Amino acid sequence: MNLGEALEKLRAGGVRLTPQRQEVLRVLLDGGEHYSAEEVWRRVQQRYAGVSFDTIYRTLHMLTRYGLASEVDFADGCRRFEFAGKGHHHHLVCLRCGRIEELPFCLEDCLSRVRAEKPDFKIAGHAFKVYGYCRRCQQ
Amino acid sequence: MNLGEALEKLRAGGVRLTPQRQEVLRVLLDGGEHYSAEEVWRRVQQRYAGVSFDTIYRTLHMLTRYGLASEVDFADGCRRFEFAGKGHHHHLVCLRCGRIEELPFCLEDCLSRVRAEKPDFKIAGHAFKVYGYCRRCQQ
DNA sequence: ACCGCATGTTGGAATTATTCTGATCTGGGG
DNA sequence: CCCCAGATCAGAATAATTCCAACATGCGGT
Repeated sequence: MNLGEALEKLRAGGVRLTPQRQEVLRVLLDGGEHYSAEEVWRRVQQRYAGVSFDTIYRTLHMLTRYGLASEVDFADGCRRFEFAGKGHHHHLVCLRCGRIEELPFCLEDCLSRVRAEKPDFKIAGHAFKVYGYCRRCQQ
Repeated sequence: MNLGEALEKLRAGGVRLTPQRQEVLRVLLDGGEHYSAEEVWRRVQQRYAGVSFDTIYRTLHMLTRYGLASEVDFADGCRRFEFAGKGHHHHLVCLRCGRIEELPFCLEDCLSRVRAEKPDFKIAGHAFKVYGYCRRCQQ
């Protein structure tokens, strides 16, 4: 998904396309990383100096509701967000430097076992995280 | 693992067995749930009224370092802890009522694929969470 | 059984992430 | 171009977690 498609999705939802919101989207798209709300704020401020922290928070949550951003939790003290248009994937987290790599595939087969053993639970989503040490931190 | 074995492990590590610490361990063991620091605090206070919040935090982290507790993150605004002696497992999280069920098995086979595709990453641990709706919340 | 002291505990205050509030502003439909 | 529901803003409130410095105590050694 690209910026234009994302904006279209918001327009279709009847959401106002303010410059602040467009800039938040652009930051997530261009950055390609897992930014905290504060990191997004700093980047948006480079173009719109007066933007408030609260606006960033509300925008990030709004984008999450519309499926354009997703919240990823790396237990490092703050929530992080990524653009959701890259498709479903999982994460490798380095316990030393904190760097995050992406696992470009999903472990679908794992879920079928869950479905078989817990038929009463209606699965809506899942997260898989692998902790360890990246090559650079192994010595 | 039981309380005695856990205490032995701490003694072996040269850690003082204060009544507060023992009570934190007992709460985690008896409760069998996923308590937040505050919930642990309330329970410990029933026996040791003067115990401070900070002591609970430090104790929980110390227990985590010794492998007796583990920190589980359910993105509900606070960290939760469980006794680590029940063996490795994963979680089903209900998005409506917040109830947590345990998946009593591990998806070991998933990790072998990760090893194959990311041989440079030294795996130390992993977490698998499935979000959805428990039977009671499906209508 | 007792001492000494390294380690643990405490209350209160500081820090950090997140959310709320009420006044003010504005995107975009008509 | 006007209007107003919905968005933004600054600043304050809330909540989780951590820091601090004075005081207390578990426990190894006597």
